[in-house]
Amino acid sequence: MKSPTELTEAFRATGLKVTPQRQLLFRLMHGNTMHPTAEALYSEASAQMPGISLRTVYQTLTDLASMGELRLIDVGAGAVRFDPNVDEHHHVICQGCGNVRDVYVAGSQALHIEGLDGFSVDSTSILFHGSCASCA
Amino acid sequence: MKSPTELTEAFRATGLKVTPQRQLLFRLMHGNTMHPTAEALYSEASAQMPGISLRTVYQTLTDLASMGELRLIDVGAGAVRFDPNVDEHHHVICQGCGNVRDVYVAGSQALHIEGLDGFSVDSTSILFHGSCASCA
DNA sequence: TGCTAATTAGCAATTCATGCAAATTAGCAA
DNA sequence: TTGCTAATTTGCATGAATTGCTAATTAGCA
Repeated sequence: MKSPTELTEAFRATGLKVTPQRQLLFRLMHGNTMHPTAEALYSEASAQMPGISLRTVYQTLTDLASMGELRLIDVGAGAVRFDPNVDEHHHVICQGCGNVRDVYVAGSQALHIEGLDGFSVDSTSILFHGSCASCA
Repeated sequence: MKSPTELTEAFRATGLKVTPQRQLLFRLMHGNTMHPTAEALYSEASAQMPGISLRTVYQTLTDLASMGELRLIDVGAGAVRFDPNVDEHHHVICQGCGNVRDVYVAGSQALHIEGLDGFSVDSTSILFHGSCASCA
């Protein structure tokens, strides 16, 4: 994800407005490695801006996602999570604490797939389930 | 997933009852490669047994899943899908029609992961997104 | 045939997310 | 600086998927 300053420019350039709510969310997501859900981010945002609505959080996150600044990740645990890391990477999830971490997988492009005739693959998501050091 | 007959034995052996509803669902899921959602299976089941409840479908599916006879797969499209194929395999999903197919991935065990200190991996799910032959 | 624990059905409740409309406001132009 | 207007924010209603709960039913055994 771009920096808050760059996002501000990018938004204005597209005719989108840069509100205090959006600026706050830019800052909260930039460099964030927690893979927060909308609700989690809403809590953090509310601490700094009481009265901000959950609806706005959802709105801004999906806007950022459709601009390609965020990736949506679904670890099958109810709520979708948001990841400002848009590099080619994958995720590990700890069954214990539910924490999600980014991982870089060597050779994932070279996976050889059997059994698809005529199917063309656009993207691949790999999810590793297991236990983190503290939960093991 | 075991055959309906084998499941009947397995259920009785565990003290679980084999009701007509369960037998129907055993039959509908056995060898099913459609990756149906609970709702989809409920439709099929209702055709053969009017009055069966969606609640029972969910119940039986999650029972089978916790017995290891079914795998739950979440392709991030709202509803969870159920897969009677419990072999080591992965999935492709067509963004066009939403159909899900099983794929066997050569070398998926050998994926080299960077960046996890102390994390132990129990299982891996790979999801390929793309377009099937008819949707391309 | 009868007993009893397991199961079913159906409705309420919950969670996550989106639709909608009125009030507000950012950003531009004068 | 002021005013205009379209974009945005809110908050509430709505929707989809799933689980909780409980009374009525039933499978499986003695």
